[in-house]
Amino acid sequence: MARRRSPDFTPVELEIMNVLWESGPASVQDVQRRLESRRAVAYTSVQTMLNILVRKGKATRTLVDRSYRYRAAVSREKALGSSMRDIVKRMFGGSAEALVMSLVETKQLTPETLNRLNDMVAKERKR
Amino acid sequence: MARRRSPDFTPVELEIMNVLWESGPASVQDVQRRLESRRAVAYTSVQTMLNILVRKGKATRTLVDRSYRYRAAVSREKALGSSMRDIVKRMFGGSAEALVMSLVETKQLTPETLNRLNDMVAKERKR
DNA sequence: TCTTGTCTCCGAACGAATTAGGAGACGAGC
DNA sequence: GCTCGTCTCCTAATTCGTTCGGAGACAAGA
Repeated sequence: MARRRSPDFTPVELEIMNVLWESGPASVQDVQRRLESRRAVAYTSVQTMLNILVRKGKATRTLVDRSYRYRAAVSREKALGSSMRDIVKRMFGGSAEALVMSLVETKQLTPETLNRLNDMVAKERKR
Repeated sequence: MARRRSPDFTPVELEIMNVLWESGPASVQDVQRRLESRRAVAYTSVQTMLNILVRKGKATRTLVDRSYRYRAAVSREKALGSSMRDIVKRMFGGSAEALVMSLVETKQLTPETLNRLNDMVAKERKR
């Protein structure tokens, strides 16, 4: 028997979604160029991943001229929110609070920044 | 070609590590029983995963009587911290701040809780 | 027309993740 | 001694994630 597939994004899928979120509609070439600045990856590999994303409903594509333009079908906010929900559940027993504390304890989030965030949210909330 | 293996925990590995972190030294049976309350899983499957964790250095085992007792070799804090570091980098471009904002925006973390966390951290910091 | 450059589609290849079965060892109880 | 239950080790099977190569289509330029 084998594993059940994860509901959210795999590492490479996420990498590509980030390009789509940042660049808007992009051709395979566009995406490849953006990725290439970080690491080498074949044109067809990018294409395969893009098509998988389309098959999974995470992206759409439209034929323009002779090639496709791909664009994200889910918003970055929704996608990240749902991924985080999964992570919070799996790693912190559903407690987002525990997650934030973990960030502070491992020095990924300073008390100052936390304080600034708190102010920002509180202000936003007054409106 | 294939994918590079992830540095952190896979879903099932994490599930088992959680048992080890919570229960301390445990036999295969112990772990199986703890998992079984959530889902059915064969004795040998648990054993395989435990041995993989040992091979990866994430757990150790010692022979007691006629069976092995497994225990976590890395602390929960360290493991979660390192996993979160990876996630922050991959999903939020390295900004833990953006992650927290995402939690608030998707209503996984309320402003009240954030405020409480902030107070707690600030108090802790004074000492 | 022939060559070249892009694209798309199809599917091979291979590792990693996950699940589990079978064989063998060994002590306890009949 | 024989059977049973429990454990360990080894290996198969299956799916997913990821990376590409090859074939075919088609337009533009020599």
